[in-house]
Amino acid sequence: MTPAELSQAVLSAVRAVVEAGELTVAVPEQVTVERPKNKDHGDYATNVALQLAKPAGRPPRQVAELLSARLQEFPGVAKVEIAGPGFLNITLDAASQGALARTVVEAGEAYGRNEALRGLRINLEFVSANPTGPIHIGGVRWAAVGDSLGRILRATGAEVTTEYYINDAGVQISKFGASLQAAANGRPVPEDGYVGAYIVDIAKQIVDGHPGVLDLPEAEQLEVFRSAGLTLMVDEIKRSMEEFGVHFDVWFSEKSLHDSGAVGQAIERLREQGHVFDRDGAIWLRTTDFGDDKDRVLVKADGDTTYFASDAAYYLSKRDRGNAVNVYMLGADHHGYVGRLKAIAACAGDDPELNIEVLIGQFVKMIRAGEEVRMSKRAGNIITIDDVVDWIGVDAARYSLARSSTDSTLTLDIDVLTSTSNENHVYYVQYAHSRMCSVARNAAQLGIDKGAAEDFRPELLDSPWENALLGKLGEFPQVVASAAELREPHRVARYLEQLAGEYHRFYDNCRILPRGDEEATDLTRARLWLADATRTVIVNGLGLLGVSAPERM
RNA sequence: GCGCUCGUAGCUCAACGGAUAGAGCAUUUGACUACGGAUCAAAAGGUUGCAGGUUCGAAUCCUGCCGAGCGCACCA
Repeated sequence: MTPAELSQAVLSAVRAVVEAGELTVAVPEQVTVERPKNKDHGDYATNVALQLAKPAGRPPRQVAELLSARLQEFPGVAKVEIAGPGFLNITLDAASQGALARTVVEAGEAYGRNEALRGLRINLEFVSANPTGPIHIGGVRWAAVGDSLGRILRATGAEVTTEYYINDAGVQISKFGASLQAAANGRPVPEDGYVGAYIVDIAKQIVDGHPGVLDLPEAEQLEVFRSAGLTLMVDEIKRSMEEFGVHFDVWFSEKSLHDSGAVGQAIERLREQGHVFDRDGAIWLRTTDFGDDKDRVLVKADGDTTYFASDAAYYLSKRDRGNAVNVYMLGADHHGYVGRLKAIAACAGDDPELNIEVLIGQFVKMIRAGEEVRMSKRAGNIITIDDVVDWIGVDAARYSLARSSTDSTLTLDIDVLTSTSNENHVYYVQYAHSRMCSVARNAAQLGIDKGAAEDFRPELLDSPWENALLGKLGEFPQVVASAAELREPHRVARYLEQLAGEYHRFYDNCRILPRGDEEATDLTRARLWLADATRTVIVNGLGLLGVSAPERM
């Protein structure tokens, strides 16, 4: 029996009690059942009696009594106990619990997927770092988290578009081009320009690819360096992302918004909505109507449009392309944008609470040799995505960045992640998978097969370790669903660590394959079903994180 | 000054208002003549920054302090 099925059983018990007139209360939409932390509290627990007590005007334990009587009658339910203030602690019989292994194996890669967000079109924009240099560590965090979130939302039925916004229109790109030009000519980098080995490299590539460029007039030279540099840098970022296992469906050019006239049209559309006004020779959007702390300029007095105007046009583009939910993943240094982004949606006549979601990622600190590795573009010692991958590999990098909530600042110790293995939690999970593959190889060599589904004897999986592992397997769909709903991929990683732990303990206490000249038994086969089910969930879960599940390590 | 985010074991981090706040690392002690020891078992480690409040129940929600990070442009 899966937790979802048990939840339905509890719900029907509530319904039965109400229909019998034993309780006067509105039947809830759904009830939660969860694995209690304490094993003495049964296989599953529900707090539904506590929640119904107040509306029903009855003591919680009395409500629990009524529900308990009904629940006892359900097939597969072995025992129901009332505990504490009114929790219902439910114990399943071993066969009912063990059947989960077959459910999981038969569902295969579909296990954990659901349709909760079917039909919802979600746009995920993340990283979007200026193409004036390599992706640094803050962007890498979003690459790992954002890509994983995309996978999780897709597994929940949503239609997801992942998107990278290229800031290719502003003065930063001009400075970038000027820096390249200076480097190519052996001149000092202009004031607040870009420095670093990568600038020299790119400048050289441009000179090699454009013979005679240095003979052109200054202005023409600059244009070559600007546009060729942009192309090279964006290609470089794309390559880094793909190597990191992160694919963007759309690379959206800010410049294209200007070239197509979309920025001007956006301003007109906002004006029609009545939130645009002129003051001091500039054109403004009255974002204070919707909670922003000050109004924002769309067109400056000198006629240039602002970055904010591009933001507005970009948001409208996302909406025009059919995205109902638009998720922005920003670094903590951009949290001040939340108000104005939401105000854009409101000014456009949308619902800012529904159509825009902003996730803020706190900073990532990296430590090596006990000291923080400071990133500074000026000093040229930035930590880039390629550095991180070189040091610890894609799997460890993605996993370490995705296993924590983006709400918390993260400190990664390079020495720990490179040298020891035990603080690389990803290995703990991957090792569990490798062990299962090893068992499967050994079984094949011995000519042992888990057998047909109808011969599977789930009731044999009755030890505490098997019970714990089965219970954990049952939680997976709910973990995926809440990770999607809360936009928190780290829940999947934490779950996998718990699952791997249950597997390791099961492996230690429950011999799967026969030893020596023993014969394979029904128990052997039942445990192979369980191991296969676990492997399925680990593969599916790691897949949601974009992390590999190696068969050997 | 105003605003946003965050204060949890020595360290790095978990915990959708639920029962005795959990993992890993580090420390101490055990387990391979058995499927991979990158494992397992056990000990020790906490006034969840502080003080109030809300309720059957608070690390979680509210208020006020304290501390940390980051923002408050006709910059991008």
